[in-house]
Amino acid sequence: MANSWDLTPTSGAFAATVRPMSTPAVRTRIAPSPTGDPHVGTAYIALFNLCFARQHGGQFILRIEDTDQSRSTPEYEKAILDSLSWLGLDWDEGPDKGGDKGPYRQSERKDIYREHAEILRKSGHVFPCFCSDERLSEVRKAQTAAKSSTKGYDGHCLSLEASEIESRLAAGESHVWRLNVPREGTCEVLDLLRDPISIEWSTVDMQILLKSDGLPTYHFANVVDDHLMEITHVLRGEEWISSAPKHLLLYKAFGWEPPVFCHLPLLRNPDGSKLSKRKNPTSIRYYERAGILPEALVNFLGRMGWSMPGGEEKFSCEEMQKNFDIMRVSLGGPVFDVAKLRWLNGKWIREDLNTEQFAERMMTWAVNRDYLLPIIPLIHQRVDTLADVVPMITHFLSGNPDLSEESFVHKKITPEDCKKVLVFAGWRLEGMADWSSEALKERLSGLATDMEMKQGAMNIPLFLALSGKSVSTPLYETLAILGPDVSRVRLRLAVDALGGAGKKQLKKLQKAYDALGSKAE
RNA sequence: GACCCCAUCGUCUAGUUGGCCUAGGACACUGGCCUUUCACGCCGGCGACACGGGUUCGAAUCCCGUUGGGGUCGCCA
Repeated sequence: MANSWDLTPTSGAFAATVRPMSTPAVRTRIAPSPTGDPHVGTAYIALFNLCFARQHGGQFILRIEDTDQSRSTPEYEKAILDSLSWLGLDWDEGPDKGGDKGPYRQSERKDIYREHAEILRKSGHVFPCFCSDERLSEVRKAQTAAKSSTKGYDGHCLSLEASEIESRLAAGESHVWRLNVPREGTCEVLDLLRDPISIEWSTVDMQILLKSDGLPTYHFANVVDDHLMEITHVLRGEEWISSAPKHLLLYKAFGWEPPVFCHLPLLRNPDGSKLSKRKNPTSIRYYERAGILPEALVNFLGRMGWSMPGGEEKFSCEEMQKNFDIMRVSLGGPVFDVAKLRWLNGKWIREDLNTEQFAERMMTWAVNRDYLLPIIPLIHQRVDTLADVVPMITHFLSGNPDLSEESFVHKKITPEDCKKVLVFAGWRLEGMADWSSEALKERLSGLATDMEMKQGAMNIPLFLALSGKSVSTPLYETLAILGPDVSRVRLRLAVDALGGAGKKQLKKLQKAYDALGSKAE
């Protein structure tokens, strides 16, 4: 029986390319999680889903995956919607647009998940697990120590007596629901772009489907929603391949036909690892602030892993949709090369903007009332003529400052301390959802005292990092206006200018940082 | 470490039914032209089929192995 998992989805690879008229129209989706700044990787996956859907005359849906209550915020959700809109990646159905398959926000679908969990409970595909965090981490530790090839949940609660389960549930004991994964046989995952992938069930974890807060995890909500929203093709990042068996198992358990899967290569840092904000700016808003045109960014993302049949470098989103062919996706992970993005952006500026449009773009980008208004109070009392303004605010209108080690030579602080301040400040600013000047002040003001350093000295490297000058507009307001994306990148660039911080040094700094006894996160 | 994915210039890629590939284009780098400067633009240069076995008359293209890179192994997605 364990071997009888016939999980062959649809009719194979041709289903996507030659979908007969009788089958439902193509429906794809992007399902971002509002737990951070809008990521270029989200835009990249969204673009391919959009092009694929449009190419087949189908719909593209936006769904918010906010089941992680502790990290999801409405601000991030708005930022993601705004950024995708800015890029022109428009969706047909979504939390803001509505549609007849809603709601499109997972936190508003709790009842749906509960009902579906009940179905699986009755069919025995899920089981309650009462294990504590402590026990789980011990199991994990033991597995690591034993160099066990299989890691993950050991199936402890699977062997509980029915009567015991009933009484513990009745007593209201905290528990989660796990997926009952077979321990034998293999699962075959079909992918539009590669040969069938065989994965042993024994290597698949008994995934938690329903958390103790009653909310589903990604794996569960995702399958239920994709089915209910009639998603026909799932184009997602390669990182999901290893959890595809769980998803397939869920479709099987519900008796549903799974969508066609297509795992796209992951965007990479210059060193080849998965694109991450530690090593590369990843926020869409950063690129917007850096003066990248939305059409150029979309064009560039379209060049990642895909090429026009005619080999064109520059093309619009419409042209991409018209010429899109999923089979032209190449599987090697593309490096997000900012230098090439710049060139492409320049090409769009030179070739597609006339003088008037260029001026308009400058105005919508930064030379406008809304952008200038919060900046004026910072320089108002310091200027004698209007002509004094621009030199004082260039850091709000230019790219990142050009810094070298010499930039940090100052009588009030040594370059080594500069680096320390920059790294520590970066850590203090991590994970801040509220990026107002007040919140920033609260976070940063204690740092100088903690480091037994004068505020004046501490500000020098920060000013340098943010503006390229050791004297600049007030710190917290400057950070607030620059925003988290630009600010973080500039702090990192400044550390790099100081020779960067290697693993060893970071470890040492971390130790010193922890010793501050601060309210670090 | 286990499992899985991937593999053409430093980077993005063309090449997809094996011969038209002495491997094409673009970014970056570089030489020159244009030009009052710089940039743009134009012309040129540098530069890759990871390695080893097969299959074949013939392989970047197919198969196997090795190596390398990446991903996953959370009550995150």
